[in-house]
Amino acid sequence: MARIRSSEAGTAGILHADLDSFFASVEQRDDPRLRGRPVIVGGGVVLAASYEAKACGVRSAMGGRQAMRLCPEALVVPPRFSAYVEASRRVFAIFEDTTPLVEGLSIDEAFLDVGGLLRLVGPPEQVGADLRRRVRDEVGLPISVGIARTKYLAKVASAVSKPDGLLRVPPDAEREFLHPLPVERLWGVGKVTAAKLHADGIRTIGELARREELELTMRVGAAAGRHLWALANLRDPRPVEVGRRRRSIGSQCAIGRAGRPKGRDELDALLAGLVDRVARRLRGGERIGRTFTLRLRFDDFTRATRSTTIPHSTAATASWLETGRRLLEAAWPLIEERGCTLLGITISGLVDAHGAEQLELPLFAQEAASGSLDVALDRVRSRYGGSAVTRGSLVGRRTGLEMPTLPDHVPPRSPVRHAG
DNA sequence: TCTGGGGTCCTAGGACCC
DNA sequence: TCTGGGGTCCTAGGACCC
Repeated sequence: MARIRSSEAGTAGILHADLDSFFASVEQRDDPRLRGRPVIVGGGVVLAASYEAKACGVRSAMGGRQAMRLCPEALVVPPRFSAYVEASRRVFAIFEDTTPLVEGLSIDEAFLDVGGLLRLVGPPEQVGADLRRRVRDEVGLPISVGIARTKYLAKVASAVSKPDGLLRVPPDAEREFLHPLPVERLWGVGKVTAAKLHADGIRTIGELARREELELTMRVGAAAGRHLWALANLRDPRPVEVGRRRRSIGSQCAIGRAGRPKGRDELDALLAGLVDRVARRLRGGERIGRTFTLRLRFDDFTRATRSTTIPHSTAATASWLETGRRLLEAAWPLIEERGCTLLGITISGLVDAHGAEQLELPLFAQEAASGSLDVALDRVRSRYGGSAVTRGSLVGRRTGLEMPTLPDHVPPRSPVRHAG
């Protein structure tokens, strides 16, 4: 399916919807004894905390012991992922019922382009209020909504409105809303970047906005610098994108340290389990991949990855297991020396298992015959997303086909308009 | 404070090609 | 033979997000 971009509809109202403390809210919904009380989902690590637990300072990704020290009266429940997937599915059904222009970001949040609903339903605030009421009534969960002219502002607005709130940032109030906020609120500023910015005396988004873009790119890198500077200056032209596809699928498994070294057989069995799980998911989604990455975490919690790219995309368990075993074997000296506390795999470079050939190659042949390989590549990428399809896979490595029509001279990359 | 599982995107260097 | 520029692909690592 071709991706639809909201710019094609010529709209400007973006809504960000974000379920509050999602896992914990589902637990409180399903067990009345948990309502109104501090709830922690998870064990060794906090996966989610209810607002009552957050009030004590508990945060997700926090160690379980620290969380219990902060909030001794908290009730700890194990995660029930199937319940969360089901709840998410029902909430997304309400999103889709509101507008077809939905871009899911994760299990519990999405962007909706609601600018075009003005005549049908009403202004974005009305759409947001209706959405919140439906999610509350039909799924039993609190959800926060932010509305603004851009994706980023909508996302910040929903975060500021939490818990269980709705906030619209009018176009003429964007600067006064955004600029006093700390730089940590910028999408893409984590611990490392925040420290760099602080060292330069930048603490608020407004302070960052007033710096030179070039100065920022020197400090945090070209892409990040441009990105942060644009967001801080209220520039975010990214449209809501429908039908984005996953670019990689992975699985990992933490291994207790406990001082005992892991044997080769033990790790091999673990690897086989991971490969089986990921390969099943690939086949379930009718996708195939080309690059296998082995992830290792050592006793001191440092990490390493080893990856390899195979000539032909596949979703076959046996071939991926063989690839995984080769990488694990090569990494064995490292594992013996430094211990292993996590084993993970990721398969990336995903493309559609079926349909890819039928769609891509005629398209490619047609464009190549008319003289532009890059235009063909861009067409295919706009269908399948980003760089999932490479020049190499088009030329035939993946399909085993040769391209006799490949022109001698490949013209320079020409600008491509995605949206008609 | 000892740390889960699922992802995304960017950078940098080397091999290789024209 | 030497030198240069421009580009792709692959690998490894890292930051960040939920």
